[in-house]
Amino acid sequence: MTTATVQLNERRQSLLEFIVGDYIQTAVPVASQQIAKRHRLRVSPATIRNDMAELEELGYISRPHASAGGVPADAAYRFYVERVAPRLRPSRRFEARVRSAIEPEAGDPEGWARGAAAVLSDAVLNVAIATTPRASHARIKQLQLVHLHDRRALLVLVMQEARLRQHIVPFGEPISQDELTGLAVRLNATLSGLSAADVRRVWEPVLGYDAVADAVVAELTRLLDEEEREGLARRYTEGLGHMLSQPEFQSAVSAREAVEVVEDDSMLRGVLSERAGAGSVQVIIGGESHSQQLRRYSVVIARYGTPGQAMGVIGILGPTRMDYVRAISSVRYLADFLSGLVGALEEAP
Amino acid sequence: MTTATVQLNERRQSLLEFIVGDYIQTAVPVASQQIAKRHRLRVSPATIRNDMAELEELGYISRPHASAGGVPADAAYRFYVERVAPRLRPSRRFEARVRSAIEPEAGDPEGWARGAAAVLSDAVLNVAIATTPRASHARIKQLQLVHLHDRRALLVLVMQEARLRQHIVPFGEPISQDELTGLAVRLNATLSGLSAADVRRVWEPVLGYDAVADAVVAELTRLLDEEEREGLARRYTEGLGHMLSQPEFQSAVSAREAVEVVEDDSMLRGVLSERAGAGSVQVIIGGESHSQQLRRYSVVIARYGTPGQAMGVIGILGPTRMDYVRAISSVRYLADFLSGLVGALEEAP
DNA sequence: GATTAGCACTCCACGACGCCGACTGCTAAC
DNA sequence: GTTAGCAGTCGGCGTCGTGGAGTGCTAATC
Repeated sequence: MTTATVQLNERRQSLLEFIVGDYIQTAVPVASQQIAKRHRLRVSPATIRNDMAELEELGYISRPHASAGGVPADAAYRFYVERVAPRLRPSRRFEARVRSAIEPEAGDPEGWARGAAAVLSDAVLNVAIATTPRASHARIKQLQLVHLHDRRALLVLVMQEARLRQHIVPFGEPISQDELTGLAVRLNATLSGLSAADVRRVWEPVLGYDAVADAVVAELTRLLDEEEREGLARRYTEGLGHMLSQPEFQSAVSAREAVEVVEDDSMLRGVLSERAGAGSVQVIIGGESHSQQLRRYSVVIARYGTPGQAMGVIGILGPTRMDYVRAISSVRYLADFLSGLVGALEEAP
Repeated sequence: MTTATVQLNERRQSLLEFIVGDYIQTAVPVASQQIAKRHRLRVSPATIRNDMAELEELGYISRPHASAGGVPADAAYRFYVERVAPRLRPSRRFEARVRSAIEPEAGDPEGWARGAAAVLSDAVLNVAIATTPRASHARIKQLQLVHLHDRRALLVLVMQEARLRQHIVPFGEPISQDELTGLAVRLNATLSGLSAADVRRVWEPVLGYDAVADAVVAELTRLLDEEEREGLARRYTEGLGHMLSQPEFQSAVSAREAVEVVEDDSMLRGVLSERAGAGSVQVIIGGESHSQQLRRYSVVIARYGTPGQAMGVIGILGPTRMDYVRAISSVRYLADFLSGLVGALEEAP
């Protein structure tokens, strides 16, 4: 039971829900008469005013100025999210769009993430963010060596969840494609399925016998290390235009601030990595992020992927006055959908 | 010889250069007194006013209102670009930044494009755009098959310029990694270096003998076709925040318009693909794009890559009042730099 | 003929003022 | 606990007036 359900009787709870809902729709401070009219309440505006005074007292709403209507505070959004959460289900339309925008057959997690960000942003009319799944323990699945010049080859590394990395490897001696192919086959036989640490351990005894193989293995372990270490995987953001059409960004300064929030990796990184805990959808409202720059924004995110192996993040960033109903249901649906796709990339047990 | 050098005597030409230069710096309509003061001209403001009246007559400058200073028209920027173009050379600082931001050893054209967009945008303080090189005739270099499930494999395709594509291939029968590896080796031996059309021709005689190989080849040719057909390759844009800090985007509407220009692929696609002709840097100023939405923007772009084989685009988008000196020199330097990197990815002849 | 000083005129930016209307808080009655 | 009535508050908006930057024009000068 939340604080709000203790503090407020049933009428005040639905009143608060109405206030938040109306404000999300209109972006205008909601007045007592408006509520009475829109929702056919059996009480007069005067009563509503009394209740609103109480809600203000408790910190659920605030007023831009003395004789203005109420606008929801963070606490009100929190209450709202928890109250409406059980009723959330994405629309059929949205589900259909997801299915048509994301190609399961591609087997390309980057493409999926891009597509997911695009549909999500269009649905919620705010900024959508999606990252590709990142392995907590990177393991090699297979490698490939492509001849470029006499003394250089391209190393292509396939990891779990079909993640690809590429890097050039220089050699001290000339080498042909045939030799490279042979080497790749041998290395695949020995190293497939191993982590960076495993590779080092397995390779240690034979280190120094074959300079070319040593060079490849060195690069290989470096890439695996990097994959594990690097914060978030590649990030796709979409729909800044949608967000800037929202009335809170009508002033030029707020618009530029918004662009900075979206462009600057550092701001969102904290929220994305820390918060995205287990399974379900997380909602971080305004000041709950403990970040000054995100004070006026809310984030709705979920992790997706194969638990314990590789997880990505998908979510929405918008003003605190965002359509939480749509955001939460859409994010949840997409996360489940993507998890299904990523799971199918792993070998069956 | 340009129209301007015919129409204007030397003093008016340098006057026009000063007006454009000052306006680019200050974004404020330039007044006759200001010019006289800043540039130590040997003539009085009154004379400058007479000359400016002439420049207005000829369409080089216009005035926001009757008693205001002059702001350059497209024609003035065109004149300016041609007049200062010979003197352009990027700063040492910029060259150093490019070298530290882009890792040649990575052998990863996508990473290079991202890095190039980032440095370029920071240098010019406007939106930078970079695309990865796209082959006009896609050829397979090598392929790889990675076992996923019993009946599904991941096809990884390496093309020229180290471009990678991936896609899942489903099979009618179970198949092991060993069989896949063998198949990949055989296919590489036969198909390496071929285009989609070549692959079809070579494969035709043996079609129908091996369902698994047929499936792989079908997917392979589809990917090659797609690579050739699809308009621009992946595009990276960077620095929207920089651009929105420019004074022309202080009003909220203009800011949102700018975001739409950047987010909407279709607007820039025309300019990027059509215009980027041979070798050197192209400058498209305001209305020269013949696009209503781009009327107030200029684009400075260059192609890079290996001519006739694979070309990408790098450039700057900003208000017509952009620092052309910096933009042109930076874009030119980066295009040359990237061309060098991409060229090194090809086998030596 | 080109250049320049002087001057009247134009127009924007900006702050002050005042009014309208929406909405609240309070009081007193139900 | 609920409601009607009413005085009071405050933002939004259009009007007005002023100061100042900058021009165009005219007439004198080189």
